[in-house]
Amino acid sequence: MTEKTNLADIAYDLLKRDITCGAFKPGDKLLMSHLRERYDIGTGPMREALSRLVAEHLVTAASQRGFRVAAMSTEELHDIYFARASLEAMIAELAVQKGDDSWEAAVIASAYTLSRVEEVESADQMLSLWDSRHKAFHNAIASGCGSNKLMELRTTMLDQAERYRQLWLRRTVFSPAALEGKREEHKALIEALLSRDSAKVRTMMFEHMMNPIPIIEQILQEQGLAG
Amino acid sequence: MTEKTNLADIAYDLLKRDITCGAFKPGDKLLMSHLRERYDIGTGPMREALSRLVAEHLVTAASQRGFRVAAMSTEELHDIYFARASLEAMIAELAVQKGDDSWEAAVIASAYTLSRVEEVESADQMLSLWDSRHKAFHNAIASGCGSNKLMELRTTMLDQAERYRQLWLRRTVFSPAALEGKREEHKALIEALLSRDSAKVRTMMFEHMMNPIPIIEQILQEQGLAG
DNA sequence: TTTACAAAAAATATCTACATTCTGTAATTT
DNA sequence: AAATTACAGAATGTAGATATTTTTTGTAAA
Repeated sequence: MTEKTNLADIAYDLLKRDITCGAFKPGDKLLMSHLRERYDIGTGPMREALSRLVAEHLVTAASQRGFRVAAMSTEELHDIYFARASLEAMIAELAVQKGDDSWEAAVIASAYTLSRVEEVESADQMLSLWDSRHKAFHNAIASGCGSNKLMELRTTMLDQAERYRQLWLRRTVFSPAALEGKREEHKALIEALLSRDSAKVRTMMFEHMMNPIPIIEQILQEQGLAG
Repeated sequence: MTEKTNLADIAYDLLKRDITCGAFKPGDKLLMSHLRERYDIGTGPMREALSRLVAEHLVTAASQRGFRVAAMSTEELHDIYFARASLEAMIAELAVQKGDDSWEAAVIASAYTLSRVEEVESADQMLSLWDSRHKAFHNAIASGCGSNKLMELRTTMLDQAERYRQLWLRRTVFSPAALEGKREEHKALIEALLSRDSAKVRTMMFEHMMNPIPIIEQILQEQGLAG
């Protein structure tokens, strides 16, 4: 069965990836002629993709003045990370209250898979592998909350955090100390989770999500993106 | 200063209003030729508006097969209302913890304004006035949470709930008993809020938001929209 | 007659090319 | 130097071309 998508969807995916991965920098003008050439897609589908990204706050639009990559700032960093941590903490609490045996099993399985990220060819491969498994681990925890809509809200926040998270990722994955720190945090999380102490999981998850902020703030300043 | 908008924005607003107010029913095909005629707007801007509504789950899209008004169902009702209640409860808890004097004042002011909805010309005017003031009241409470992103998530959920909420609204506003019940709930909420008992506010707000579910579920079944 | 299938036609969605409108900049005038 | 005008670049919108889906029609087998 061939996946069926229209050009607008393709443009959306490509552009989103290019923005979160930094191919386009915050504040960059997204010139229609440039985008058309880069992706070989007409203005119609391109505008569709852009307006969707505007709704996600990854792009800003000014009528008759085109589109720009949304700026980054320490204010937004704090706002996004606080909201995301609050939401993720609440979802984790619910998951502990509602999650069944198969949920527990899935969490443990993904934690194990994450712990086994080693011996990879390139550094970049290591990065993307750890990242995807780390995401899968947190996803497994959240899945227990039993609410599709809460999971969607969670995805919304993840998308908005992604550009900031990418900055943090390199520093963490390539620092054995930082990585070991995360490992400890995850271990403690699972322990609390298996003991079904939902209030404890909530506060721990909140802290876990807030931890990266100072590091990201520093990187933002180093790169002159502090806003 | 004249507001500057493009046709896509206008189409978005019109279409969203027509969907939430029921001019288009759940499941209705949104034929491009029909939309173009109704709003006198070309396919380009129309598609932009539609894809934004798809992102908000008010419209569904099937590639090469056009757009439809998203279905309604009791499952979705429960999902949306649970997520919304959880979020609103968390935000209220934060607001109590963080809100300052001017926040308190704004809450009391909007509560007073809401209590004074009487003596209006038409029934429809009564409805829209109570609705907007009721929204303003809850908005005033939530505003204290101090997070733009959480407020945005809140708006997301409100938009998704809107079609279901409209069903509930008529039954509540035109029933003196139901209206009095809401008045009591709001009074109790404010009391807990002023006593700064954030945990209590959280549970009360959760209950307050979950209350309408049975009524809406019944209306859905009466109207054959149960899904 | 009914059903199943195939082919053609109509309706529809999608995309591109071009026309129009708007913005910002550079040149010109006061 | 400030204001005005003209122009180039860019965004937006429309009409029409293309591709896809759905409906209709026709044909043959059950």
